[in-house]
Amino acid sequence: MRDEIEFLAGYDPGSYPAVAVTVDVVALTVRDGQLCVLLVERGEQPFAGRRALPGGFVRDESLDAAALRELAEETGLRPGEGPLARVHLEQLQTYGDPGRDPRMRVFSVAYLAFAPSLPDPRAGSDAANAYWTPIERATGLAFDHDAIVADGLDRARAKLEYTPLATAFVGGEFTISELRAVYAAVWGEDLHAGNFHRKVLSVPGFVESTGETAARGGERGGPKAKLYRAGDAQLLHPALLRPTREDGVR
Amino acid sequence: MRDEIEFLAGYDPGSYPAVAVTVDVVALTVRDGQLCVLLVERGEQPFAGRRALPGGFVRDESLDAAALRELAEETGLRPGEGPLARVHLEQLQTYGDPGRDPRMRVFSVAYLAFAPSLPDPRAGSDAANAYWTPIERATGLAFDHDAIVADGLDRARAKLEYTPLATAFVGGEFTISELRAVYAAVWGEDLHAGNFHRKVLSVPGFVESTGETAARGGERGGPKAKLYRAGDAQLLHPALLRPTREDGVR
DNA sequence: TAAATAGTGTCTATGAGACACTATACA
DNA sequence: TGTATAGTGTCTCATAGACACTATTTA
Repeated sequence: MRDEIEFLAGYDPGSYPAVAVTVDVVALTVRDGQLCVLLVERGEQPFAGRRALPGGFVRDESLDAAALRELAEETGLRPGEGPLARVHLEQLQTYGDPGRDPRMRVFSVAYLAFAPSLPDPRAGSDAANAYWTPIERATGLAFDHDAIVADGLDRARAKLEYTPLATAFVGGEFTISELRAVYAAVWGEDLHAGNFHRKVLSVPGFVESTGETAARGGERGGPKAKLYRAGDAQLLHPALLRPTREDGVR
Repeated sequence: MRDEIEFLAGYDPGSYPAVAVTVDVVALTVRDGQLCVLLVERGEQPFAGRRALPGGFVRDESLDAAALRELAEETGLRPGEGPLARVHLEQLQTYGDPGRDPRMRVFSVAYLAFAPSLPDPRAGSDAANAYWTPIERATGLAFDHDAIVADGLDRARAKLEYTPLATAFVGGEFTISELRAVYAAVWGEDLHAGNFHRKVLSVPGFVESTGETAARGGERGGPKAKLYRAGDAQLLHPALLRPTREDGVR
């Protein structure tokens, strides 16, 4: 902050170019085996009619609080309650290139959210123009939001490897198969059922048994699966590494 | 950006509380086997006389460019040339809690830099109040900079595991021992020389041989080591995992 | 000559992944 | 009754780490 001298001496609210700070949220969920992202339709210029990430200006609140507030507004749910109580929110990155917003200098602090399958926001009134979109169809977004979604997807894929955050995509109780479906949806590739099962149970603190069993078996047959809930691990050790990433990534 | 309607309708430069965006850089280097961070001494209130991270207001430039500019100014070096040509810069996180700066709302985009051992900035004129400090003595900093340094250290430690960025701390040509010294300094623990040696050479693209041999052996004896330069890998596979982290980190 | 270091050899324990197999439940 | 799934057993290969050892260089 070595520019403070000049800053304090010459400060005048009108003399500096106005800057704004927003949060934009890359909210991910898995619906019907597909990884989906929450998008809103823009009504105003610029980019009117285009889809964009939900977001808005930061008020007198922390950045984390602003992200949670925006997510709650766009899903029509109440922060900290019900489905949103299990949401994982983390800061992704800040985007601030000059010209990324044609009106003025806007810095956007992007957040990444992992949510269990939420009710469709169309049902709500305030969030009527928000909806879940399969991530591969989330292209052509307003501003630089295509790049933000891509960065969020990269982060999400990596985080599933070494953290237990896949459990944030499922309900409070889940089967190993449901957890495997999350990995398959986020990574975009199937995993070997038997090896995945053994692996998940072998990682200390990843999941813990509830002692219960699912009420029904699989939709097309198969035994009733045991139920688990998230364990107390913050990191997976050893990690679940993605199978088909190119070695070395040159 | 759903608040744009109200934003555009009611916008008046003076009517909104002023916000500012700065970059602060956690610049790390290894000097004499110690991990050091670049700090500056503040001359102005608030926190006058306290140490802080180098940083300043973002101008009409990208965030990355602002971080590189600040780093160049505080080290007295020219961006993109000489020692700074090998610096690795990446965005760390953005800090924006209300009240983190007592004067106004300031959002700070923190950056993390890995630099080879640089000349002491005291020598320069413009950067006379900047100096490298062993990271364990970098406490009691201004603002929330203690927390930023801690977050940067966590990130740096993790990045050495799965990226070849340790090579950003050494010169263009280096021995395996020098690379091991970087790991030891950043992780704060010694590594087994023989196993480290074999491991580094076994990871595809981590380092490549120059064919040359160091001019001298070790300071206290030992054969002349072969020289290597950074390879073309972007990720280490398999990764070099830290030995003594607690399993699971509950 | 003593001590420290570069680099290699070898052994063991662990984990990833392939494959096979059973038991169970749904249509 | 056929088929899909839950969960387990087993084998192989790659890797981490412990330990030992030789060769080389400096003080």
